[in-house]
Amino acid sequence: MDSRKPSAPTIYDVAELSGTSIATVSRVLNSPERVSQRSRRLVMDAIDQLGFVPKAEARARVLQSTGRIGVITPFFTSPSFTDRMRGIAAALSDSGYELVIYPVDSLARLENYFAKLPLTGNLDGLIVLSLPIDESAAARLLSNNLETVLVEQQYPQFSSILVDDRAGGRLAAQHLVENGHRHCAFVYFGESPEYSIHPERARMDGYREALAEYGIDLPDEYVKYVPISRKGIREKLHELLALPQPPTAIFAPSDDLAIRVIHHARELGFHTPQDISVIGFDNIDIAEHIDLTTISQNLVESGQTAVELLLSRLTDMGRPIQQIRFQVQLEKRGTTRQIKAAHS
Amino acid sequence: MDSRKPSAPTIYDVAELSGTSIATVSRVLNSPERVSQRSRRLVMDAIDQLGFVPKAEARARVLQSTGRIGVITPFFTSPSFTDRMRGIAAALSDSGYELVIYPVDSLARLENYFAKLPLTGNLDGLIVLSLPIDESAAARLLSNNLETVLVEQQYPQFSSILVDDRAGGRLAAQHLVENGHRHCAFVYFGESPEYSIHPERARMDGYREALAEYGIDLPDEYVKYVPISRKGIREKLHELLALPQPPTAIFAPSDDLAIRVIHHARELGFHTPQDISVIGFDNIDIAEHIDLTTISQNLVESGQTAVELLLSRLTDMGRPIQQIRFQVQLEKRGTTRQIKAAHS
DNA sequence: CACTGTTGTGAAAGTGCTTTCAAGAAAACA
DNA sequence: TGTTTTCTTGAAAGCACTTTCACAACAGTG
Repeated sequence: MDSRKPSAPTIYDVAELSGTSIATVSRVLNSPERVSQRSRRLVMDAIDQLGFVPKAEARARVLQSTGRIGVITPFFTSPSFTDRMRGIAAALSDSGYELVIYPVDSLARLENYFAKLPLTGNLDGLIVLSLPIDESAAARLLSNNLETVLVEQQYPQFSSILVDDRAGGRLAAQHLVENGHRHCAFVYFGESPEYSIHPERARMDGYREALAEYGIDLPDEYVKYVPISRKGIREKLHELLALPQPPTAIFAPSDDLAIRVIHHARELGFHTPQDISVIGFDNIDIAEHIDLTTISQNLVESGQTAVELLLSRLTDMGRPIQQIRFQVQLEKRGTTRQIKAAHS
Repeated sequence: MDSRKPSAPTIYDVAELSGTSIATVSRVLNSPERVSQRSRRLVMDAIDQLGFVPKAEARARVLQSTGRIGVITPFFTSPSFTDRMRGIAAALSDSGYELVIYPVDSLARLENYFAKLPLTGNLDGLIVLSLPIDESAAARLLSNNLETVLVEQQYPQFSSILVDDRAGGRLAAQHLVENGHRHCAFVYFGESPEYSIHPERARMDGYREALAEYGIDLPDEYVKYVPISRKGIREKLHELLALPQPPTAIFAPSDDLAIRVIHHARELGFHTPQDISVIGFDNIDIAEHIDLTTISQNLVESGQTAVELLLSRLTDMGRPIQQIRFQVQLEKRGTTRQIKAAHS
């Protein structure tokens, strides 16, 4: 009889081969202590012989749990998402949960996810990374009991991980001023998509606020938005550096941008840190390797924490929801330097 | 009666409300043309009213298809994986398939995935990124009909995307030599994990080969492996640059590494490209922004192609498997420059 | 007006597993 | 040895759908 079943063995095959029932097989798999030594051995042998593995789908339906958690994230566009994702993946690795990614590249896509995901029931939990959630989405998540953790976003009924963007902006300003800078600019990506969250706003506010406390103004001509494309940034930087009184330092609210600023400034003849100091935000992986001074927001850890928050609620529904605010800290490295204060 | 069902509505609820049977509801969803105008309207109204969405799990089991494709990838450690992932995510976005990620951080994890994934049946297809696949894994994938595409790896019965690493190494060498360099070094990460694939080997071979064709030797002291950690790289670079005849150019088989090399060389007093030319490999996203000369391996496109290969086989099992070899090309940018040939 | 050909439909089987239930076997007790 | 308690175990009932099958209803022919 060499008519092998082409498809994977089922619990029925195991039951038959072991001479027991499917109930016993299921028990061996899920609560072995409730099965006699003998049956257990019989079943295990059959399982090994057949190479049986329970089908996840079938299991999921009965158990009302899929063993899968989803992450809705802006399309991998910025390295900071990757870093956060690393934290998430790491935390999930040993939990037995699978990681499903829903990349968002438009508002329509985001809304579609929010509309469908809670209902299709193939997720045990959801993490929403740096994307806005509106009332109807929240209502749907809630009414379908899809446990959710928000990152960089707050909503009353959900746990969330928040970043102290304003404090980060303040730190940047303080660092610069304490190093003698009096002419501090701010440069940001102006085209970030409508559907995503805009932390640069708060980062700038903190920056401006702290500068003000030192009696330093952040004039309009020191605030430049740059297009994501390669061309535009150069022009904007040129505008900035060609001012009668060019800034001696630039705060870019993301490392990604800071790296470009440094590069293009150099092409314009402004070397970092000799001619201009640059400080970024995020402390992405590569920042250390290129010695970029930045504000660390503990990306990896925040991803891990998001997962922990989610899992704790999943295993123990009684847990209260939490808002965790991550502190930011200055990573002083080589792209900022002390200058002698020009005046004051 | 305000006892609302707390859980999501099922097809039975829709059938009841619409006064039809579950079979009709199912048909409206899956082959609407086979249902009369009238029934369709009835059912649709009920669906809208209840906010019904079919449970994916239940559907999956009956349909023998999960709508999910998995990607086994080395833990997001190198930016090149992220870029490739972007291509994958983009290609998948409009296909209706979900993207499940299986990050690998040890050999044990990899083996575990290969052992379980084909069997749990919750994947329609699999993409294996830059990870080695052994015979037993291949056999299991094959016998369980899990359609698989390999990237940076080859195996007779699977489609695969290959990168011409050797040609890339050759290109790097040619570019350097044509710009007058006669003293060309090679620096690589020495600690890359056992479980992953090592394309730097082929990149070096191509490099050496092309150099040889110009009559240039790649002596042992010009080949340095550097540890991933920050400290070590500096030492190794120092060894290299302190040689009686230091190299005038360095080929680093990944952009990630090239960036570090540039940074640390600068700290050692060697500026790029004035004092030393550096060429990377991969053409990761950020390479353009920091003006890194590199060998492009079309990461994003290769990810897309992998998905296309997979989907085409999924929709039409008759399609033959394919090995697609991606061409590499030189991206000439600012970290390499022409020097006057010292001799010859 | 009887007869075949379409459509539209519900009943029911199947999907692979978990879990409840009740009964039979074994162990523990009197 | 008779009775109670504790283990084990298989039968069967879900879980939420898709799909086959066969029957009804209707239109279209001769």
